[in-house]
Amino acid sequence: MTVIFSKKCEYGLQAVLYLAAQISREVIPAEVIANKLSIPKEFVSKILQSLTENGIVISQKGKSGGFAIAKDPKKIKLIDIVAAIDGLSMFNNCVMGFPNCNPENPCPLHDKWGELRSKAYSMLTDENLDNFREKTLRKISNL
Amino acid sequence: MTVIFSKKCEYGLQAVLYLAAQISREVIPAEVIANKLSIPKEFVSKILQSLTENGIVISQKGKSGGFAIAKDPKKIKLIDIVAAIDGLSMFNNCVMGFPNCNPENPCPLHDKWGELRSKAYSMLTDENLDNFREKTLRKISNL
DNA sequence: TATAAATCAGACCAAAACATCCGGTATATG
DNA sequence: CATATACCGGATGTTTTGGTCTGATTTATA
Ligand code: FES
Ligand code: FES
Repeated sequence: MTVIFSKKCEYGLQAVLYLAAQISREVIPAEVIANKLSIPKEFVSKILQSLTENGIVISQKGKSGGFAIAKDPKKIKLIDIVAAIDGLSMFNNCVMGFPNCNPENPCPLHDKWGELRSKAYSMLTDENLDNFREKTLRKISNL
Repeated sequence: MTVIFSKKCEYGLQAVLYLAAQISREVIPAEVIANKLSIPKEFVSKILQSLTENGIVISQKGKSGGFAIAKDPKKIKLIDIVAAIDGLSMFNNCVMGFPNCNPENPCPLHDKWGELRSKAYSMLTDENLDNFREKTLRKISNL
């Protein structure tokens, strides 16, 4: 049922978006995040743990611990999260699975797909997480 | 490693494209198709079997049997194969996995993604398999 | 008519994706 | 200092996807 990203990546995007939309930078426990987003708590916890290694989120252990965004949301883009979780191979491979996707050896969809994937790439790089605050809150609020 | 379609769907697209590119309508055994495309023989065989049920390919059993395109390639579009194998849910769901993807309840990427997915849909519907013959043969020849 | 070569159905196996659990450790707070 | 609560690492379990195998049946052709 996933569209183009793995579930791990989808949840990661949602969770980071949620953290970046907070006004305060106080840490939020995985359980709260999971409840707000209606996604599995243990799973999102693991995903956020892995994202601490990429410097996207920070964690605080112990009582009243949790996760928070690691730096100014203006400095984070969606592509950073995708790169950290799913990697960027989808932006290099043939949409029909043929090997060796490049302009010298195009499949019938190569040109059209090339345009689309570069627009998809732009979609993930043009704006930073700060630009998404309002829309994120609105989406999550009536979830 | 898959981009947007499952492996099953990727192989299905490749195989049908290959069959549609043939000049003659004589059946070709799964093994030959698999060798040409360098994909697993048993797997592509299963996939083509399932596509016979959708009227996209026909099969002939017994000695010198195999698979062939079922109707005029002008009448088949890539979307038909995608619909038969992966279904069309990717054209209705949120790119970030949020529930309830619609204009009244958009996530931060909804508008941009909406445009992209409708272009992706066009990519699969605008042209028919006859339009792809040459390019398919060229791609497969230097595989 | 015998045989070889193919699809077909369904069981089976393997790997990856998705998800949970547990025991350890850190730490805020009383 | 004790305790409750949270991350963390790693093992484990479950489900889906990817892929193979076997035996039955079909059928062109020698
Ligand atoms: S070869 Fe198919 S998209 Fe590039
Ligand atoms: S709600 Fe996210 S793409 Fe529509």
